[in-house]
Amino acid sequence: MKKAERINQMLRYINQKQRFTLTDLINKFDISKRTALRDIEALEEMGVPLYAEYGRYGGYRLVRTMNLPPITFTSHEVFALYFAMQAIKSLARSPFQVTFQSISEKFLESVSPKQREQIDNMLNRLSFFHGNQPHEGHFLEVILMAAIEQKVIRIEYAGAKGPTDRSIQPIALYARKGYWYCQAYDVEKTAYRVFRCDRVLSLKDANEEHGLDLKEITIHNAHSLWKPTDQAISFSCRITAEGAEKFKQENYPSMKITEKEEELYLTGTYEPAEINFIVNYLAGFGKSLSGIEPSSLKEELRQYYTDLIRSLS
Amino acid sequence: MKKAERINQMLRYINQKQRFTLTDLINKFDISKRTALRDIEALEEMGVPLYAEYGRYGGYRLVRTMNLPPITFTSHEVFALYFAMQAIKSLARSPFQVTFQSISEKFLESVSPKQREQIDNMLNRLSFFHGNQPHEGHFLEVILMAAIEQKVIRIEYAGAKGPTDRSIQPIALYARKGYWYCQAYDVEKTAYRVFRCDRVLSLKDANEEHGLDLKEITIHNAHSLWKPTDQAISFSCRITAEGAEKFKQENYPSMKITEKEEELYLTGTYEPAEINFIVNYLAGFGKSLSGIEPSSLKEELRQYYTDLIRSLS
DNA sequence: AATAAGGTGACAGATCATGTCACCTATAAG
DNA sequence: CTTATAGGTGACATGATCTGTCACCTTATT
Repeated sequence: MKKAERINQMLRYINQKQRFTLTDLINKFDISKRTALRDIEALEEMGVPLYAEYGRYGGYRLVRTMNLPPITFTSHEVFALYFAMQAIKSLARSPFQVTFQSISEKFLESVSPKQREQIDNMLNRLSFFHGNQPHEGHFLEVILMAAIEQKVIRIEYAGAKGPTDRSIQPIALYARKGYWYCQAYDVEKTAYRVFRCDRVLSLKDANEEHGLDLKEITIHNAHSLWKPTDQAISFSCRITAEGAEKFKQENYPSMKITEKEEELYLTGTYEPAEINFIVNYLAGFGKSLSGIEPSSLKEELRQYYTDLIRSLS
Repeated sequence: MKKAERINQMLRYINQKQRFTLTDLINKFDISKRTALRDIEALEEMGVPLYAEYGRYGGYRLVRTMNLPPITFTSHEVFALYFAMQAIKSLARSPFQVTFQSISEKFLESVSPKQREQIDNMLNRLSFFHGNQPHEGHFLEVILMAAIEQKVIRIEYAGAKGPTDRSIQPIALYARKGYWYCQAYDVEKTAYRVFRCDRVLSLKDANEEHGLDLKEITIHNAHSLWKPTDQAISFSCRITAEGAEKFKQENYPSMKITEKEEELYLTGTYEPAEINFIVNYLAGFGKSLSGIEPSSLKEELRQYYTDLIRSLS
């Protein structure tokens, strides 16, 4: 095998192993010790940050910050990646904001002027979001890392009743309607909560506190942690197919759609304090809902509509 | 300069030029003709698809499908790209669906097992969309190319009143609420229209027809093409700050928010046929609206609310 | 002290890369 | 039909680079 190709494979090998010895290389690539050493020298000259450990049980370690082995793309693939980046970028302050800038430059460097023009053109003709998404989320990257590493963090949060200090263990982050939300376990309230990231005023590590084991809890099932309080009120109503469609687009863990005797039902619970929110939300379904229970909720809705009629004149 | 490095630079050079001659290489890299030829041989062995043209004014051409010069990333960057891809992927049938699969494999190949685990973990904890976005868009890639190249296409479209055949010139594509939409110029109606891509039943090139020059029209200003018909009815109402916020999240080119004397106003037009749609849309703003004009619209809204109240019991 | 890991220097032989030169093929312009 | 310009081949000598071997050194663990 020629040297160039061998070095290339070595790059991949090293990156995958993170830790290796000379004998590993000697066996893997069928070369002499001297050549293995010379190859390592070559890699280091190329900028691969290797650290050697002497003595028994020694070996080489790859330092974390390294560049991965080069990847080749077709122009079609660069198109797709570039678009994906732009789509994410447009949501202000994605957790990766800074990074995309440098990737963008790398892509544009390697692309021919004509292709570059096509890319520009595509960005003018393709969008993920119809309008602008102006809201910033703070500390997104830190919160994400806390979620991945299952750490507890201490935040100052601007709630409805003024700022409060909370210890939370983030579970997942998601974007919705231009805001970033953080699903988390509230250590003090011992309950699942959702926070809006732009309302996080400050953030620090809560080193001492040990988090729960939430390995099994992911963004796909975090809602299962949601538990109504004792005061929660159950509700139920029939819903049309169009209503169910709308529900899919905007829904909350406290509600679900079920089918019974060929009819669709929207059921769930709400906290007494949330009455205004729920009435507003249900009103959004308009004529898609019927047979609303309990009657107190129906009464609130009626009141809501009546108020609206009054405010019209 | 060593051969390996020279070949690498050549890759970039060729990709940028698309078209070059032997003498170009000889001068650029200061090598003999024989070496230049040998280098080209090496490139071709590496899979670079070069096409040679003999005779006077000949030279080499790069065939389009080629791989771009390799790009190196940090693991942080791969994280970001991987996430961007996943985010786009989750919107069923993005225009680039097939491509992402192969990119994904390339990334995972070059990443260490530990980093791979972190990536998996991240995907479980980070999402752009709260729910699933199940709706497919057909022909997205073809429509996008038509938009980029300003070509007219002929589609069969499932409209409200059954399928129709139309000639359209796509302007831009955007995703919203789980659907892909296509802004386009309708050649027969000589007007700007928006189509839902999943309702495009079939599609073919309309070669003969020449499109308008829409170079200046992009996704950012396409709505300027929107013109109300003669029957359109103007409306106007006051809107609260919260209402304006909601408007930003879901709006239509036929409406806009203006400020007058420290008050916000929502103004616009609607077609008589759209009355149900507009009433539904305005009802979604609930108490954020007041002083609705014309009174016929106000009356429709009142009727809408009254019907809702009646349907409650 | 023994062992197992990385590290150096020297050298010969093998392999590879390069430039030169002579000569061939294909195409376009005049 | 000639000339100019483009790519393309084969042969060969020279020099550069790569490789394996061998002797010997340093560092850390047991």
